[in-house]
Amino acid sequence: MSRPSTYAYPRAALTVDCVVFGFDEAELKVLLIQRGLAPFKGRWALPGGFVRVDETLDDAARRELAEETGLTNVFLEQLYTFGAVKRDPRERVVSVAYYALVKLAGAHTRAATDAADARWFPISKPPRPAFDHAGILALALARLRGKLRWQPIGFELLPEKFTLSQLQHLYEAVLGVTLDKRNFRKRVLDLGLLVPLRETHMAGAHRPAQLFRFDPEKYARLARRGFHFEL
Amino acid sequence: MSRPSTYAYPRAALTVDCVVFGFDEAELKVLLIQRGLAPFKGRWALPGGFVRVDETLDDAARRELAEETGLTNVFLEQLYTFGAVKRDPRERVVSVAYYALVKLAGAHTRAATDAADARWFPISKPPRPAFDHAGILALALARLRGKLRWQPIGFELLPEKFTLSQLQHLYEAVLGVTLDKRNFRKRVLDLGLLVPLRETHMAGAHRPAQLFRFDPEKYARLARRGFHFEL
DNA sequence: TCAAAAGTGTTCTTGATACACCCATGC
DNA sequence: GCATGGGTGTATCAAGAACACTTTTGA
Repeated sequence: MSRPSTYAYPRAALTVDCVVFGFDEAELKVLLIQRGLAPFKGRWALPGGFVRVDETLDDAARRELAEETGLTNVFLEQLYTFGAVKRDPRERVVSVAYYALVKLAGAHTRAATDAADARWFPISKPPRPAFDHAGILALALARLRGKLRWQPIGFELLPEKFTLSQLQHLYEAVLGVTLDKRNFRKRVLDLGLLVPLRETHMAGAHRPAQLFRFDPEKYARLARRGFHFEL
Repeated sequence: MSRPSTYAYPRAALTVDCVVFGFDEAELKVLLIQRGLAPFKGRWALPGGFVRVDETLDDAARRELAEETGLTNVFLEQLYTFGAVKRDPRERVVSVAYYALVKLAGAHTRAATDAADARWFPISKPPRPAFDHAGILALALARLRGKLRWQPIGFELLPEKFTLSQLQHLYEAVLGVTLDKRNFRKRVLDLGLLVPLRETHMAGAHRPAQLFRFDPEKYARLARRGFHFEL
């Protein structure tokens, strides 16, 4: 802000990159796209691209996500901005990283524009990605793990209607722990943020499970009054 | 990352801005500089400036901090990147915001370069700042409050040697609460991260207080083994 | 001797943990 | 009728909260 007349200086290019997480009832996954162009042609990378001069960073992230993967209406939050000088071999590129959470059930992704392919990888063994994207991925995972227990973001990875077991498996998979069923259910329900539905989830040869939905309005109201979520 | 040959597109300018916090034994303060040039000439703003094409974002933040306030060797952490299209009236400027914590006792700041003045303001009533800096300041304060209890960053705001009362007052001032002396001291000491010194702090007509220092190496060792700080 | 901050333990309350059996369904 | 996951309550333990008086110093 202090050198208002230095516009002739060379400028860094500005990009956004998105770490897209999904959960398939068993494990956490990341969406990567295969690069169709050099550098790192053929390697897997985070979806992302250049920020246009007339769009916000959030807009750029959503646009690139839609263009490269077909995903829209997802939870999206800024993560960190990466500015190492040589992180892109071509020239100076500063990248604002985002992470996204998508409801994997029924989210059909597609490869688009200059991506050769788009694919979900288990978070436990992703391919070695292009650029510094391994570091971005690691940071996003740490952020997700750190936030999951204090913010109601896990619901963004589940379908609208879900069972308590699904929710528990999500927490177990993301945090890498095993949880006691009774204690987990008690804590979750005591929050008062899950609405039991009239429907049940029939799946396989066993007792059908009660379905719930998360009540975001109630959470917003409580949060405004100083309530803080914890699981 | 996906449109590697679009370098002819117009580019946003990239800046860093720093929210510098200090604690003067009574209240939390922010360091602002008075702008010497348009736009917002004469208004108070966060120290910061343009990122050079051959320096990292962290380097740029430290450089601008040194140039504009004379501060070096401070705790500095990236906060958030602000990219609203019209946040600077001149042209598109994306700013990577940082927050810094300085040991105010004995930190002598100076106004420098194109800043007309640099001054500490109480966090409770800062002047209305230039650009979108009020929003940046608010976010930095929220981050500081959010992190103080879970990360040992409060010590960055105190002198090397401090008393438990000073530490308690810091927590009370930043978090806006009052704490029980005995419980606070018990919790702090039970962490095992404070080293009692042989010296005491003589100040005024009362019993002298034991001085402590924080042991960052011990914290680092414990943190690596999964220990997590909480106060 | 007074004022002002430093220092110190115990009780009570609350929330977290551990734990085992019956239920409803499909095959 | 058996295999599979769904659903439920209590007793124990540990951590956090509340609380009041003595000590040391300078003036």
